[in-house]
Amino acid sequence: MAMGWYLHIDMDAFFASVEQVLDPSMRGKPVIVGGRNGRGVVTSASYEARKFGVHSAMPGFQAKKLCPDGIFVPNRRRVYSEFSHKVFAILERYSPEVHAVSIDEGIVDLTGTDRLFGPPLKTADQIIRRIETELGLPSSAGLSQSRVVSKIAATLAKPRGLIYVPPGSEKEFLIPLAVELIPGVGPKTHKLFSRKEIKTIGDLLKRPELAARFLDLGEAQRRERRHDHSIGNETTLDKPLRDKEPMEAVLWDLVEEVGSRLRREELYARCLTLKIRYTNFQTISRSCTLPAPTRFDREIFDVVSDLLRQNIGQGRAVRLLGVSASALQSSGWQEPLFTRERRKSWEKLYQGIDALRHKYGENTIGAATPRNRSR
DNA sequence: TCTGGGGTCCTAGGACCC
DNA sequence: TCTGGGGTCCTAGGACCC
Repeated sequence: MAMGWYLHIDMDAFFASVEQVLDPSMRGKPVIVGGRNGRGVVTSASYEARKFGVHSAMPGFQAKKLCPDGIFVPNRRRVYSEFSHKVFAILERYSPEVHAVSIDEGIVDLTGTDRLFGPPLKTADQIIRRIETELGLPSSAGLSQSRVVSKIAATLAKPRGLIYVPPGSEKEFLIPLAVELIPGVGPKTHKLFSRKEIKTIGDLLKRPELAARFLDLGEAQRRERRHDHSIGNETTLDKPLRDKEPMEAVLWDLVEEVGSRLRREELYARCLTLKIRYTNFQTISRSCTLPAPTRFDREIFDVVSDLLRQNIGQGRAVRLLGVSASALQSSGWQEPLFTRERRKSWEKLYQGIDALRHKYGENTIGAATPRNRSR
């Protein structure tokens, strides 16, 4: 089996780097994106800020304490998105097979690009240079014949590095590394591993049943992403709420955001979910699958406010509300309810007929229509 | 001065169907 | 007359990622 070459590109301190590109006075300085106004967390910290111990997901006040002279800037999602597109446009010059892992990470399939661009390692080097010269953005990369290995290599290469793992040396490369480097191994799994005395990837490889689950080196049966995506908005309340009315006001805002995003993307949702986080951080979700898909604020609101009504009370204070739409599809049924319901029942009927025919033969079922049954 | 907001994927149980 | 086995859909929660 011919092995492919996978180049994993990971932008360095992406949001902070973009801010530094747009405002040269920030270059070489500790830039901290997010986490201002008291609540909220850091979403990106420049390497200058990281020297002070600031990192993403850190509460803003803590970052301020560690790095009082840091330049705190608000999140500008749209701007980062634009830069992300520019980065991917560069990647796409080198291969038709580019997979966006996230806003700042991508996999370039360099299999068979030799003839056009030369050996993969040379191409990899050229790609990160080009991102730097054309956009001013630093990035790191990992190159190998395994997606997981390339991803881990890119992480280790940071910042501004490129790690190449030659074919055949993958295990040698992985064995001494900490298990937390494996994508999908978070705090919980790490703790579980610690209890089993699994500290390095080498330790994990000695346990084939676990290794198979967390480290798919062969990638033989790589699952296709379902990509049944969802659209949602949530917000942490300025102060905890107990009463329905103020919560409904927040809910309405969220519904409007979700509704307009659905319409902008020409989508309808068949499933709606309400998310509630109480002040003790317990988080619940309540979802509802609709008889017909929708993208209309009023309909969405009616459903989620119903779910809200059923899940507040007993004086429990709520700190966060979220609304999300899933089971998305590109068209809604616009027929009136009656038609729709009747069509559904017909569909059901014919499903039954098909099944019986399959079981007992084609001619057994002619009389089984609703009309005949009702007589 | 507690812990954001956007997501994906996986699991598990129950309802329901054949 | 005590009971299988397969499948899908729905719901809820949780781990994880950036």
